Amino acid sequence: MKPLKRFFFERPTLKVAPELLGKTLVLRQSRQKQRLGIIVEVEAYTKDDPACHAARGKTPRNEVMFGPGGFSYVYFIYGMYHCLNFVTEKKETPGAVLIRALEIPDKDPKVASGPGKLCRYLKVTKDHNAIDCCNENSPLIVTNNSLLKNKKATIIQTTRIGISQAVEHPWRWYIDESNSVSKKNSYK
DNA sequence: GACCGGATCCGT
DNA sequence: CGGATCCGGTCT
Repeated sequence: MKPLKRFFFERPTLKVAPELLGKTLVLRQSRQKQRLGIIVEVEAYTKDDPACHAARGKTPRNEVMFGPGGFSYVYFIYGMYHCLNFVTEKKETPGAVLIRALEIPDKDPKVASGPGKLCRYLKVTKDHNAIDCCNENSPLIVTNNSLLKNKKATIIQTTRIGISQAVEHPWRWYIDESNSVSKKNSYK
């Protein structure tokens, strides 16, 4: 399985985010073991976006967001959860797509239906921060091989979840047919 | 060194 | 809707 290339990620965050829907996230846990999931819900966080961790400049935590696209950004939240993002835009322009839900083949549709839940299921931790996901040998990649290929996928665009600033931006997207989406509600 | 709020989840 | 639980950012 080939990872998505750097140029896919090094584009405007609002374009990259919905295009990640339906693609397959692969976490290689050892030489033999890997876990995969279909991305069914994402959120975009952009430069000049008050809800973005990079909005107030570079810090040790968000540093990777200022680097090249295609790297992972993993942070710890609420004392017990991790959240997984992919860095977007070219070097020096911060931006990221939060992966909010995965559909795991042959599993309970709810095991990875939320940003904290999917990291818990995949055992993603801060050790997975700042991985170059465009590298062939990366333990974490996104591939174009969609496991959804024969299914209908209606993409819904709506507002983001859990933030207190810039709540009006409709920068969350999900696949309406999936039972693994964390929360469905149409943007009006 | 202290304070405080958070890109969550779960049970009520 | 509240509690769990702790790190990172900010200010002193």
